[in-house]
Amino acid sequence: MPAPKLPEKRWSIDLEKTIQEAHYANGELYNRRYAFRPGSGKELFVIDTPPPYPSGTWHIGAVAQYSMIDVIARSQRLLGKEVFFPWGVDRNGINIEFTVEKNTKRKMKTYDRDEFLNLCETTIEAFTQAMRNTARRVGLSCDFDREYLTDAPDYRSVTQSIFVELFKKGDIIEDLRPNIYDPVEGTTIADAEVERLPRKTKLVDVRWRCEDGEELVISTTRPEMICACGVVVVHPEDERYRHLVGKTVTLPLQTEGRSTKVKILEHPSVKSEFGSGILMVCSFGDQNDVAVFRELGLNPHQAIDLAGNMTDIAGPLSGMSVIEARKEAIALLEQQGDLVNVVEREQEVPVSERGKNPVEIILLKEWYVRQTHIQDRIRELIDSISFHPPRNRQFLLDWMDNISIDWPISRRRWYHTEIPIWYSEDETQVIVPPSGTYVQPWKEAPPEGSRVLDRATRKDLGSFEALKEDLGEVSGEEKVFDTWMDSSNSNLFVSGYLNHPEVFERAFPTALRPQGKEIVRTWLYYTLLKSTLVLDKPGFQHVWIDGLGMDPWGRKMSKSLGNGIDADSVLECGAGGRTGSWKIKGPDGSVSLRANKIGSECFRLWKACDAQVGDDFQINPEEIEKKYFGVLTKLFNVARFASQFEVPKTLDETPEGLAPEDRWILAEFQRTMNEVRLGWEQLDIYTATQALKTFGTGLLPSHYLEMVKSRLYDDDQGAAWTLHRIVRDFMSAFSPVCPFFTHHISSTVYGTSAVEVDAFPEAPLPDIGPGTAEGKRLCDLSNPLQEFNGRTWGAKKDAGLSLNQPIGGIQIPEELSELSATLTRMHHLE
RNA sequence: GGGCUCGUGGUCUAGGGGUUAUGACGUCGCCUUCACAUGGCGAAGAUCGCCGGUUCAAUUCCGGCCGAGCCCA
Repeated sequence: MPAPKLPEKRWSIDLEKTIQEAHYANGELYNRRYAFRPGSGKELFVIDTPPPYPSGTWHIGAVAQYSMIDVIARSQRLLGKEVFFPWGVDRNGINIEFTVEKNTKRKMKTYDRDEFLNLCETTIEAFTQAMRNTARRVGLSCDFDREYLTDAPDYRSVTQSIFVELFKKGDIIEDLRPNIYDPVEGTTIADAEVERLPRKTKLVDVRWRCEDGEELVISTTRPEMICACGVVVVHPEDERYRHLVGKTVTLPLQTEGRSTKVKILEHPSVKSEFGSGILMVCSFGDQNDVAVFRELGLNPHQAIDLAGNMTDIAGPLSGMSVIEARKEAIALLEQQGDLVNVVEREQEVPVSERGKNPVEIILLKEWYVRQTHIQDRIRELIDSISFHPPRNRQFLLDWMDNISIDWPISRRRWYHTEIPIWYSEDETQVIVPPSGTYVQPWKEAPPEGSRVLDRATRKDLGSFEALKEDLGEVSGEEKVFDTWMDSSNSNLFVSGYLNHPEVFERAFPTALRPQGKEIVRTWLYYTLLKSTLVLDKPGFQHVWIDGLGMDPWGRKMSKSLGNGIDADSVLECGAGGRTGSWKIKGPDGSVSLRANKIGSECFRLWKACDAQVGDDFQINPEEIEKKYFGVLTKLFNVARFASQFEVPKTLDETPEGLAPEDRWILAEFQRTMNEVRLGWEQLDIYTATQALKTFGTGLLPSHYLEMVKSRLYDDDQGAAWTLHRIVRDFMSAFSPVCPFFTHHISSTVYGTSAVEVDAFPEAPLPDIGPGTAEGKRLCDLSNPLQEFNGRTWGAKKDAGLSLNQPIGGIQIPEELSELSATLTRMHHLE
């Protein structure tokens, strides 16, 4: 008997690391396996991978999700598709600006803009490298040579070109609208950057007078905003104030350049139990004010300027800071005798996340993508997209139901894509660059090929070169885009939009958008919005939405909770004798978790068969190891056992005269493989992996192997052929989940790598395939067979016999009569 | 506070209007068994979150509540 071709006694993390390093070291071989070759003639399958944002560590939940995207990429290759699995890195945004500010203890706007951008780029590059390493450690088969960075000119030029196109079409507009603004940092900020802090504030009751002399009391924490009051409202069901509705009241403080009277109306947003139950609505004290102004169609007043000071309309308060103005307003009201009462109270004040500065809502001229007019069309288009799991489509539809305003896309930050536009001296004309050019208007003049448009009508007036003289001094836009403006064309970019039109034609709608459910309302929605506005097409064929990685108790992992688990330590756990240990905070104090070996193969196997896509999943390294490392060991040993028998030369030709047990296991195998193929086709990782695991750790080793052992030792060709055919094809079908594991086994035993297989293995015996009567009959033997084997093993145990000792008095059931010869030999029945 | 999703043995999970509710891990008992003790065999363990409704029948469908999560206020 020859020695096993697999010399290692078991699968190990060190073996995994060696194989993995070799896998990535040979660039030519790597590209032959995984690079995108649009000219191959195969059907294209482009994946719009989520470009991770480098911030130091990569969240283990995101890495787990990413490894499943890799499973999809590899399974589609296995099904014969030409897969583009791009590797992109999202590097634009406020995070890296904050990191640089923190590292250098200097605020962005104290820097020269170019100098600051260079600092950001250097800093993010270091983080990016760490991410590239983790990507390889978890086994991603991305086309790393085509790495794209969202802060690189080729990516940013696509964002800018789309902006110009949509601007020309009228889908992007400029407007003066309320925005959240941090007066200390001097920038608009996103909703996501606002947090609430409890502060002590004074709630003052102020006396107002109606035209007819009736007095009423309004409670407010912001008396300085009286000058921006547009309307006074009461709740429609508040009996106390019904008679006031329709009357006019006079502002209790002096103002400048506006009417001193406002109407009293009703509005359901009023909290009747708060203060007096009458509300003054100012532009803009808070988000509710914004909503009421919009609903009632009122004209806002600008009470606060960009420096955070009161404007002229504040009359005696103008020029003061908001805080000073508030004190002065209270003093003035007291002098007038209109201050009825003052109470100190705790209030949640919205502040900017970083500076903890109270934010103001002020009117600013910003850029917007129009979206409310196109919702119905987006809905129509997304009808044709398959969602995985289907129920997660609802996240998107629900979000779309809530959309009532346009998308503000301009920011007063720096490390983002610039808004590509210049203004003529009189501001009536604008200059936009030609498609495909990346521009930085804050420091550059319009490039050759730029066009001049009328700012209001967007009519093309001619080329910049021709009209240059008439434009006066041209000034470049200083603002930049919201980062979602970049992220929302990732699918267009990876599918070849603008850069590779011949690929784009075949690749769009992009085959797959895989992502987490927490960014459905941003990344997914904005992408679909863009696809609709730019191309009037659905952005994707499939959208695959996974849940979030949670801690072992089902809580979100966060720095503040202290329950984070580092992805690299899980993947490296076991390598070079490293033991994984994690001290994390559980609900009842600190908990220590330990694992001796995990690595990429075990980690991927766990994620593939422990949770259905779309559900949140708990990450417990101890459990990952306990539940799944044994599966790898089992499968490895099956292959190792098989590898001691010579591989038949004609593995692809089914021999004649297979024994009944060979036909039985092949029928079961074909049934399994059919389920696996369907799973891969339907992006159903869970079902495919479960089917493989169940077969590979159950029927195959425990029953078939035991039945044919003696035949194998006797050099039976049919048994050897059956076992090798199954092991080889099993490794191919399993390679998407555990690429290095299956690569090692298949290339060692069969001389061909499972990761290079580009057609799903064919069934060796179609006449006993799933759906055939004979196939069903053979599979129906499995239950009685397992029962019989179990019973016989049990009987030996009860009789105190070892398994290779003979036993008498055991009857083989009638239904298993065709297997009686092999069962008699297997159990040594007398 | 609002919308949505989820809630199955200690843990994770399958399933689905109808005979004893799937599997895995863990636990317990037994077994060195010649590929694998990182193994094998067996046992215990679930009123399918709670309360109502529809139905001949509900864990499965509907409503409410409670709990968890996401997103938004």
